[in-house]
Amino acid sequence: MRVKIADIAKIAGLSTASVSRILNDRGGYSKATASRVMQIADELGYYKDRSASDLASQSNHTIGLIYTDSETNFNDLVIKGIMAEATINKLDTILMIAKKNDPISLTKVVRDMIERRVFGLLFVSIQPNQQVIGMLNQAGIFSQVVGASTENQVSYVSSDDFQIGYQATDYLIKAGYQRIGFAGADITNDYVGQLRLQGYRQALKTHQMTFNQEWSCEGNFSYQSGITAAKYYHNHSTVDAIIGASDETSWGLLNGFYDLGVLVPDDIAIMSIDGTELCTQTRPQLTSITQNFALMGKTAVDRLVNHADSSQTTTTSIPLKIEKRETS
Amino acid sequence: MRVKIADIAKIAGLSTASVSRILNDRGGYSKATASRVMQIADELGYYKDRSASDLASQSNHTIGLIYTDSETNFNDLVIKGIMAEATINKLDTILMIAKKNDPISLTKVVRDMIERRVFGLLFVSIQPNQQVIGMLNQAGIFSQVVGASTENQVSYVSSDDFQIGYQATDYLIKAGYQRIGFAGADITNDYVGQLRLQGYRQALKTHQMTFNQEWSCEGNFSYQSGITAAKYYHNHSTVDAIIGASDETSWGLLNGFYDLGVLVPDDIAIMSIDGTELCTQTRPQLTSITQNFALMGKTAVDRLVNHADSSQTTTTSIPLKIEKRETS
DNA sequence: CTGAAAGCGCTTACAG
DNA sequence: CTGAAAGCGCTTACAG
Repeated sequence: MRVKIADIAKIAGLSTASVSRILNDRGGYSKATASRVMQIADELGYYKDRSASDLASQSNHTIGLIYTDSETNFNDLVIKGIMAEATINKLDTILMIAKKNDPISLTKVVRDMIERRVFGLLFVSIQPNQQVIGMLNQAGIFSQVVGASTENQVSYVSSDDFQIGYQATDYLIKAGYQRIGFAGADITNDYVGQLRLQGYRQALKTHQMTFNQEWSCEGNFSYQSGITAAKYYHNHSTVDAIIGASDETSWGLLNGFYDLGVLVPDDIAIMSIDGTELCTQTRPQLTSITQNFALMGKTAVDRLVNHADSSQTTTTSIPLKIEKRETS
Repeated sequence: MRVKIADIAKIAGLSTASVSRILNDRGGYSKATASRVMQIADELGYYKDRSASDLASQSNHTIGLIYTDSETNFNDLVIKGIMAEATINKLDTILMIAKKNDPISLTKVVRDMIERRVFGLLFVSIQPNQQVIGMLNQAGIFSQVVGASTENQVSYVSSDDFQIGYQATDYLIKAGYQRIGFAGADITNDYVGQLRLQGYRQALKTHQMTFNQEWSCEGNFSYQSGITAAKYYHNHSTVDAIIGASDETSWGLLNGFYDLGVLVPDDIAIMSIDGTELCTQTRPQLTSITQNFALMGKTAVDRLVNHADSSQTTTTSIPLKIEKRETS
């Protein structure tokens, strides 16, 4: 039998109520009995039963985190930011993984989180669909997307994805490049990809350049998309610089060009989107427009803790910066 | 108010007992009432309260997974393997992260898992210390280390780490290399590093080679360890091949040598340990001794499900294979 | 096929 | 400073 409060109470000659108060530091008891109780709990190897205590207190201090085994690698940074801030706020975190592009898996995971009555829910690099958003609203659980803009009716904290496209392009143009490719983003299905493309095209327009359809090469933000795009540009296009949709994609571009004997940045420049550590681990190192993922995580938790009205949906933009390295 | 079983029962004109049975598919009721109840539950947006049901049924079907923001990147594969097999066994999974080399953080996380009364606990790329093992035994929670050998009193499923060192070395010797380095492993603190070093030295001995202290360059399995090691070998040693302690380390070696103008594999060969996708993403691609991480995850879950006696500690070795690519 | 009742291990007004 | 008692939302023998 696992030891429970009643066991401690019996030994200490107290009521379970008192033991509970002491164990939870609720105050209103003598130091002496408190330390005696603590010691007994220790000797017996007592561990609170969370199910029982959550149920009795009708409260929950854990925040749920859903992410996906995605093609990009920034998850870790966001998650670290979230966990650090959660700890500060005395919240626990449980993570669950939903399979990419698998609504059934997502629904299952969200249902699980609802059943656990989490205090709040964070989606990292995965977009909740309308069904899931409906479930969450009905269950009264405040949720947020972190690390990506979204067009759905959920709060989110992310970079300004339009600005990412715009600033990356603007930077390359000002550096003297004339024909700028945009590679590896999912434009047909992904809102983030669409926003970045819009930013990219707007920057072109601002600088009196006309967009050429051949400059764009779609993908899914993956390393493989970069490999594929490198071949594409080698055969079909004449860009002198390319914006990679993610660090992974840019890495793929780099290796793809290497395999084809194309020199970066001499033959062609690359500008990466994300700016994770990966950018310093490639040769040459990737110039990037860098997102502050840790801050996104922190901000998301803060909003969760302070959200006054869960029915309001909020959006927050986290600042960007450009880091020049060796590929442009 | 969240909707509960009582609400459904009232509307359906049934007892909560019956509703519970229907919702949990326990049998013993008419199809007709069942579907009526299901529909009501649906309309009301009912979600089971896990705390209540776990408490009442004195059971738990979730397995806990503790991992760490580590230097190596195979976690994902192990975790995927675990989750796939967990799903098959109708188990849920919750993940939590413990900070690397931070016993306080580990204790906190393990305590949390115990409080949640998980069905079993898996440690991925993190070693539980004696204190934590004691806690778990006391709480009666069966736990396992997956992905690493351990000298502590816990069950584990991993590759045979001695064999990893042995086979990697043996392979290089048979390929004609004479002076073989061993780089990036943590030998002073890490049991896995020690085992692999032993295997390496044994292979040397078997082939009548005498180990030279200068051939070994310690690290912590990280990318940075590889960078550092490359400089070390460049200055102090004359090896013609190096075993990298992890894919990350081997990548660091590759880039470190690149920065120094040393050619791989012409000047020096590299053999990586792990064999994750990273090996195909470097230029040149990394030859590796490859671990089957997904199988480790699967096996760990199976052992959890079938463990007859939680007081017995078991160890399981997962097969290895060598994959020749371009660095040796 | 269905219900009344006890119980899971805790917490929390309330009363003293 | 402490206890008796009710209750959190479920599940499960037991009886019918």
